[in-house]
Amino acid sequence: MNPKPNAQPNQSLIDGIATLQALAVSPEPVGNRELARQLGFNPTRVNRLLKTLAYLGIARQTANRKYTAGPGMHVLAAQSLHASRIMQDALPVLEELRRFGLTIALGVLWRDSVSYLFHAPPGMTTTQGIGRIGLLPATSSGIGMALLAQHGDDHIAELFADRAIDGFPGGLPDLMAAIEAVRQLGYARVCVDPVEDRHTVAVPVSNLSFAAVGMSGWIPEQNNAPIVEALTNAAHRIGD
Amino acid sequence: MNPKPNAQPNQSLIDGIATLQALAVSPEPVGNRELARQLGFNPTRVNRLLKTLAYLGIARQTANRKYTAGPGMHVLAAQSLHASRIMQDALPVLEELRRFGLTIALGVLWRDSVSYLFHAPPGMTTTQGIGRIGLLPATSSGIGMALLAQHGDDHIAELFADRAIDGFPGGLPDLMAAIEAVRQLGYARVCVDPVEDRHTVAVPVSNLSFAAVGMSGWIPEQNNAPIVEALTNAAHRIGD
DNA sequence: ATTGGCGTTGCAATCTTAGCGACATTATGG
DNA sequence: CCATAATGTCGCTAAGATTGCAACGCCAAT
Repeated sequence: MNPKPNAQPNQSLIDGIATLQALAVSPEPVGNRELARQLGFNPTRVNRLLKTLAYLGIARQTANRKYTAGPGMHVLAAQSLHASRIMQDALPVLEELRRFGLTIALGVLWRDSVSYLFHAPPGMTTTQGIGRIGLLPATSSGIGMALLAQHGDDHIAELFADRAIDGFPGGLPDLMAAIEAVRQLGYARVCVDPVEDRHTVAVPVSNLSFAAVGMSGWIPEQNNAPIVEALTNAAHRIGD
Repeated sequence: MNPKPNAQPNQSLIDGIATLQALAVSPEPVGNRELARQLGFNPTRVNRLLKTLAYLGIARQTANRKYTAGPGMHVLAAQSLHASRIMQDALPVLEELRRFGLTIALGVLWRDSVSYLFHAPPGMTTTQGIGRIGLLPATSSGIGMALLAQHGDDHIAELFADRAIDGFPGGLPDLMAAIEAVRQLGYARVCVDPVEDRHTVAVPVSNLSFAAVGMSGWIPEQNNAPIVEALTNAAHRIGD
């Protein structure tokens, strides 16, 4: 995330990739006007970007003219997965964490949401945990909070300005206080299910990287320290 | 792969994604001029596209100003992996194939090369086989031949015009004959190591999709039929 | 020193893109 | 069954983003 743009940043590429990502995280086929509303773009522009992605095979039109992932998405997945060596680096480490009998997760931050590379409750085989979950609001996820805390206050304020924030009925000030607490601790601990007393503990993989590891389940306070230590250790081994 | 472009295809997006893919499959950091030669683009253009990708975090500049995958590549991997449900669909099926004691692979075609989503020799754990191998020439790979055979002769001729073809010293006519043989059979069988008598057998996952499954190792003729049947069965189950 | 490569950028001409408006099509609701 | 509103799509022209030459500074090898 280079903060300053270059001489002539290519806006078409920026918006095109934003469109591609919005398409990828959409749980079901979407039309261009809906996607345009999500992205704040002109519908005509989104339509043309989607049609270009369709021409490349990355998008595909369904029977009712909406857009979904196309076969080219496989190619992109293969290439980006290999280029970001994250799976090869992380999977052996994640496998070891499973002995805790908790849900293990590896996720990345995208805008105000978390995409999961891996998410497996106890009992599920490791291979089944891959690419299973698409998007969750960052503010209600341990991984999301751990990653948000790495960004500056201004960036967070911009992301969540003037709207309801998932998990924080009090709005932005509440979120900011929680973020500050995460920064102090060096890890995130959030309650994901008050009735069953389930928590998530998460630590970022490396400074200013997009990824974080987390464990989720019944984690009483006295178990917190060893779990944080195991996660920190895992995060360093995944490294980068 | 929509054969006809739309009203106003966005060339910046097309070239930008080509640049992104070329960056992703590059085994080591590359500079803009080298990438430009690979892609047949203007170096200035590639430089600006790379800088835009760097601004997005997808690319990153090394100390000597070359470009590599950046942290944003993790995000792209997570999103495209989830959107293309291929891993979730394929991994359980691939896991079953491993009982044959051969190398199991799942790959996609990109231009004249194969990117592997999964590639595991016997003995390797399933999770270790994920995203391990980047690129191999399509013409020397069973999966590559199976996928190439799905394209038209003109497309293949265009890909391999006026250059040496890996695995086919005789050039294009030899390749075309081999492709035609694959089409007749409905699967690819190629010799990948003459001295150890190792072969690869591969079948496409679904018509005109980019993916194919393959098995590799010592496969004598009399074992061919059951392996082809197992692969065909697997391909249908992976489906799409 | 010199040469040739590299990444990078300024600049002006150019050609792509933006977005209105229009069209056909498809729900949705009287 | 007709309104009404929403959708996907495209032609058109002004507006402006992009192109690529040329040039710069840098580095490595000669």
